[in-house]
Amino acid sequence: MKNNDLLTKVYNALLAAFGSQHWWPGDTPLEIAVGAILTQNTNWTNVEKAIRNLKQADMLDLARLRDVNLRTLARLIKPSGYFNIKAKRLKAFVEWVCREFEGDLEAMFERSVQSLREDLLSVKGIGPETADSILLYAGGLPVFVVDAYTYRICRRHRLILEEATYDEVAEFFTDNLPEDVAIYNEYHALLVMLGKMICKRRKPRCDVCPIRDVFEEEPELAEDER
DNA sequence: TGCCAGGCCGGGT
DNA sequence: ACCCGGCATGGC
Repeated sequence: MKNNDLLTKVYNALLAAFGSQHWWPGDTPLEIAVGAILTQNTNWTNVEKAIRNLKQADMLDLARLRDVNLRTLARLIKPSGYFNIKAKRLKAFVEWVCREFEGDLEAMFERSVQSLREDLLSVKGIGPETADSILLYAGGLPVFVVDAYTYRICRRHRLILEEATYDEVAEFFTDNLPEDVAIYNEYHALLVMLGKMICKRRKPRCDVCPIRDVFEEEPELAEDER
């Protein structure tokens, strides 16, 4: 089976099993960007508490985040873990937006995706997954987000090489899917849902994996096709 | 109870 | 160019 057919079947199977995920959970681009930083290696429920604190303090605002002192910010986001380092990362991002785009997030997303991504990655604390989450979910730009679940799922099903890099995994999806923001959005969310339910290190519940059939149809072809 | 979560950085080989 | 420790909370 061709990779594009395979990825489409996986997508359809996941959508049928889990339904639309309505990502990203967040009301504004800024809230989404903040959530993307706070959720680094952290359970989303913890991030929700931190975001709730920020909202209650009326701090979900670029200028206020820029002006608030580091210790206060760290205290507000404490439930999300790594609060000292994440406070610095939030600051670095917000200061960058204020400096480069005069505090206008919408203006930021007008830039061309390529150079914008590179510049985002130069901000301390913004790695590839965080950058891409911001671009896709806050900016609505056609970027595919790769995370630890995406890696595991793709490796397990031999869709990618064991040593594939982040960009190579992302390319596998963008090369074999229509360039469609809604699909990128939903696909990543569905892979995370699949990962949460199936890919727990302890017991991979392969018996209830909704994409199992897709690969069992022609197991030998999925093997060598990169 | 210990292990894990929607990473990333910096310092050491 | 890899490899690894550090960062920290809340939930099961």
